[in-house]
Amino acid sequence: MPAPLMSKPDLLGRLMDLFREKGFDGASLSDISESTGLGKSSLYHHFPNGKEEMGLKVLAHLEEQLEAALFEPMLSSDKPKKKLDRMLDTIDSFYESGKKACLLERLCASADARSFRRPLGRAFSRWMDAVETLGVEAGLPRPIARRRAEDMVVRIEGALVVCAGTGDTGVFARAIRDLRDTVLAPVAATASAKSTRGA
Amino acid sequence: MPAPLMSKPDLLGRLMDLFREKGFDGASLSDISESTGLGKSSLYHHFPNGKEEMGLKVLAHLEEQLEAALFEPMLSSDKPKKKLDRMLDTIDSFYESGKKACLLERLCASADARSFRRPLGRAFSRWMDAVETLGVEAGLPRPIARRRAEDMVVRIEGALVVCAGTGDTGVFARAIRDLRDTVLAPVAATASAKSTRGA
DNA sequence: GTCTATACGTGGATAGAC
DNA sequence: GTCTATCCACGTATAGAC
Repeated sequence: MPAPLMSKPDLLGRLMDLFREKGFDGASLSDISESTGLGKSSLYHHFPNGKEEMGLKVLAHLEEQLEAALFEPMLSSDKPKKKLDRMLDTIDSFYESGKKACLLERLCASADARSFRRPLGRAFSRWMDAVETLGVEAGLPRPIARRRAEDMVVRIEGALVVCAGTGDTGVFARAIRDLRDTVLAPVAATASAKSTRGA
Repeated sequence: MPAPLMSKPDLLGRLMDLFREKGFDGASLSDISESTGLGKSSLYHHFPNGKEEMGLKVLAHLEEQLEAALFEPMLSSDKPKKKLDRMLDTIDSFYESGKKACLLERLCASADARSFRRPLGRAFSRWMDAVETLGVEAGLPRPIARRRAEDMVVRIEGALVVCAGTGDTGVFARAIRDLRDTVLAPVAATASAKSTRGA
């Protein structure tokens, strides 16, 4: 029996890159075979249920990375603002400043998104939970922290879509920059002083 | 020669619905044939260059709708805030409060997004231009109006992605509600009074 | 302008040797 | 655990009649 050509994490990493680049539907088994260096049969050895299982395993793999990237930094004793900055740095590098797509979005848009719905919902929730926790730690009332967390994820996903559509990665850069100032910003005392975003 | 079964605008409307529902890659010619009631050969009569041409024509059709939906309301003599509200009402109904996906996003994510890049960029730009114009009319400095317009489109696209991923259409509702208050909000005098968004 | 029938590639998936 | 060879369904696209 030949030795493995690639470790499981490496394999999942390749798959994630490919799915992000071509989309889940857009990545054919031939593409996958080529980019991993494994024959189709080998792929079915690792993922007996075929392509759908690849999607699920890659998604699970991403969830682990999310834990590491979003929750671990929060265990430090740094100030919340510092943690937020590190989180956004990680995100910025993960998406290569807007040049690479989001796996979650690609799976949402796939033909059999049904199979991915549960883990997708979990991943989005976990992500927002992490940011919400950070907001609470920074002194925000929980409902507001939740709202801000949701808004952060929304704006990152949206910026990636608009970047892809316009080719202007400045959109992503501006979104990230803005989030650094707004996510943990204290709630203004007066309701009349509306947002300064855009300045 | 048999009479046409469907007018061109109707046909394009069906195609748009289908692409939004299943994605551009996810909608096969068989799907298209079934949902339009036309045989494959008839489809090639209308779109000699095949599926790609369908995408382009549907995109052009959407651009016309954008003009009507975004620019026409602006010709009225209503206050900017009122126009913004009407614009957001239109958007809310077009996306059925977050239940339906965005054609632009589906085309961005398609395998041959390359062919759609130019018109996609144009469509996003036109959309932002309309909102920017409204902001300027409302008294915002142009750079800020531009920034707000970009943010609006980003948040709508992002909200649609997160809705699709979590199944929670509340995300879209909250985004729209928030945009009503923030897009045209006057720029706060002091830089110290940060965003109140999330309240 | 629509149809039926068909061509041809490629998609996902499997069998079985090594 | 990997390979070669192969299967079948479905994808896009075309031919030609009415």
